[in-house]
Amino acid sequence: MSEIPQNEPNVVSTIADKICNKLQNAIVEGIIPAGSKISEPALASEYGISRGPLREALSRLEACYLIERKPNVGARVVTLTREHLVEIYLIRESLEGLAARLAAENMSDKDVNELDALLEEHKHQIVQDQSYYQKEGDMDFHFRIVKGSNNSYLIDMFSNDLYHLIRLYRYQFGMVSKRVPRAFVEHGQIVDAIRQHDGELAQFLMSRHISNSRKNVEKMLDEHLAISD
Amino acid sequence: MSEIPQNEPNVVSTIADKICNKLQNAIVEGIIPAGSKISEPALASEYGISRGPLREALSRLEACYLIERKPNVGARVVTLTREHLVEIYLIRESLEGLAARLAAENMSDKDVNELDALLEEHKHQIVQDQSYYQKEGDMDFHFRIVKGSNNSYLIDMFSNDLYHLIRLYRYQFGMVSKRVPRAFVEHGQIVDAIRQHDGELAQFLMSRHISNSRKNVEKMLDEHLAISD
DNA sequence: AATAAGGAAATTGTCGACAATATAGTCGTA
DNA sequence: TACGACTATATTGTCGACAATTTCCTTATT
Repeated sequence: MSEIPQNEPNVVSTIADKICNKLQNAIVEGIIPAGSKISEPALASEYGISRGPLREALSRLEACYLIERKPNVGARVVTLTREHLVEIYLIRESLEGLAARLAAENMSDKDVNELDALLEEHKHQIVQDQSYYQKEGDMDFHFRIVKGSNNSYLIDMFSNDLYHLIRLYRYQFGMVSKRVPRAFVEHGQIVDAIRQHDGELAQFLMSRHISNSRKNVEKMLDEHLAISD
Repeated sequence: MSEIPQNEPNVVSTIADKICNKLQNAIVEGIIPAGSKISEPALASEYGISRGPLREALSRLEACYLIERKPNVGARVVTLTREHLVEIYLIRESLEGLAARLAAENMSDKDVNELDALLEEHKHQIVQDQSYYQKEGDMDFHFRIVKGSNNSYLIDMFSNDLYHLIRLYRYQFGMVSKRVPRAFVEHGQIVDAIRQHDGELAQFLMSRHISNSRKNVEKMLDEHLAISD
């Protein structure tokens, strides 16, 4: 339990593990397009492996909502919809709100200082490259809070399920917004609440932070859809 | 997505599916004891199947937190701890709170009436057999609310992950409490809030309902541990 | 020309065997 | 006797082949 999502290619022993990571990235980046059928023989030969470990990997991709499988028919990459994105945001509001509350109750001063250092780092990066912050930086922050909750199931659900879904939608709907400075401020507020061990406030702020983000995305999607019509 | 947990043995085509269901029940009921090592050859021959579909099933059991696997070492049934049980309850408070809110916003009058009918059913069953209500009946109610949320990820997480964990702990820690009548009243309050489409109230009541349940279980575990010392 | 039935091709599900790794046991030495 | 290295055994990971099912194409009939 409590796997850390491997940004830098971590030491993973088994072929199924490695292929699973590769496929996760391939799906997130759209190399394997959303909605497309997955052919086991084709994929296996493409990666130079047998169907055994590939199927093991597919099984995990299904568990983290990146593909859907039907018995005797096969696997398809999930399709991205506005509705599903909203659903994910709602779950994040709930789950990460809880995470923030628990983090406020559990995190040591040392942990909080590390969080602070991360924010300081982000502050500089924002000036240079907003897009970085919007992608990896934001993720780092949220993941740090979730880890701070010390709830193994929460950590697991976030890093195994939600993490990849968030990346998938960020990557493919990839819209850069003007919310970055505002989001950064909100991050600061959340850290303050955690430092004061004010669980209720941390929960409220985190929930609202993600809710704001959701509303922003919903608005942008509306506009975007309006344009393409 | 959105699998319904199969109480009555549903039509499942593939061997891996069937074996997965059997193993889920075997683990929940303790036929395969908590913490025990799982030998693939032994299990495969016991169920008269090959290791292929068995491994597929194990992969899913890992995804729903019933076993833990280490590469090149093997799988063990998870061990049940007070800490993990509390963690699960905290997540339920959060997630099912959200579910109740969404159910209040989304459920049609017809759905609410069906919920009511379920409660009416439960009212009679309580008189006859409290233990039934505590196990399956309670589960029915909570699952109905989650379905009412209309959030596919929520439905999926509940019926694939949390469902089995809840059953596991209920079965193995299996303690009958005096909370049944109180829990029934709380269920009624939640349905009322949903009927009035009062999302905030439904969320609050559901969260508190599960929180009460958690506190009750914590207390009972303390007493139980005190006895065995 | 459109639809249905039948068969051919391809894909998924399952199996048994082999390779790689970990575990258990044995022997030797301090 | 206790500890460590080495060997043997057992278990997990991977592979290729076969069986079962679906999908696609061809053909025949109305």
